Amino acid sequence: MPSPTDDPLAAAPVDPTDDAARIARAAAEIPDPDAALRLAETFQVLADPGRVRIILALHSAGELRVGALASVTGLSETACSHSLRLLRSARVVRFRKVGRSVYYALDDDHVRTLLEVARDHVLHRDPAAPELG
Amino acid sequence: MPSPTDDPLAAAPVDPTDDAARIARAAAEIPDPDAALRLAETFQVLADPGRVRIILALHSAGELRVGALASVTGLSETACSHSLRLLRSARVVRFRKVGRSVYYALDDDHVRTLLEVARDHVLHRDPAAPELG
DNA sequence: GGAACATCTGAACAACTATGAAGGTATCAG
DNA sequence: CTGATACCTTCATAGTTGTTCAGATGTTCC
Repeated sequence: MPSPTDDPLAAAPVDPTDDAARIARAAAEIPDPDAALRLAETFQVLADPGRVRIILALHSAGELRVGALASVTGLSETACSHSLRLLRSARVVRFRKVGRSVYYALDDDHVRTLLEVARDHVLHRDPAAPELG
Repeated sequence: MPSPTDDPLAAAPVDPTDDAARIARAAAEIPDPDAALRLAETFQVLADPGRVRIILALHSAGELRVGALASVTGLSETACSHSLRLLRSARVVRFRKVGRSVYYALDDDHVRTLLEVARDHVLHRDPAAPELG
């Protein structure tokens, strides 16, 4: 983890009584639009129940064929294929071909962490929510 | 962190040579559709460059008025207001009214963590990417 | 070779999302 | 009270997204 001074994502104390200072601080530290776009795109990939189910299935199984993924997640094979292409281009999953089958697996531990933290957020914001798994 | 046996989000070793066992495991452990939906909704909130910029600005400033948020993020005040309503209903931000101003601030440390992990993912998947902040 | 299988691709379409315009509410200054 | 300020809401719309259908690709078996 980088030090707070060179890492805009690290928290730092701010005097809550001085408006102008906070505005200046935020204006100086906010990343360029392109960086915000890339972060948003990362979340966009995970912003679909089908893709979340695919990721969770791969997380449990370690590796699955497209057909198996479809039956486990309840998605059609075509929908699975489209989603997997997106996950592939986002470097969330990797694949290997075996005969006419294609085995997919998670390619990034960050995604597992994102799901765990998101689950904690859901539980925090709605403690009465049904089991998340 | 819960133990692997009662936490589907925790990794566990699987014999990569047995297809049927992995399918059964995934089918048993995958959360119900509603849980996947809630997770996806959480990511959807963060899947917009404007909202990411709002969150990053609040992260740097600690607390900002709507007008200040608009100028810092480059969004219109209307767009800001729309986004803030969404962030509010997702319990990502909280607000307090002071006279005719409304001060917004982050309300959940999970969101900071999500942004940090997403940044790491972006850097991992594209090491040549421009500075993220 | 041909048939069956597993997956991918492209186009069409419905559903959703973000944004801006216009108008509304509440607060403060004079 | 009047006007200005700060923010919110409703509505309409252009753009995006996920799904399905039809067909294409590549593989295995006979």
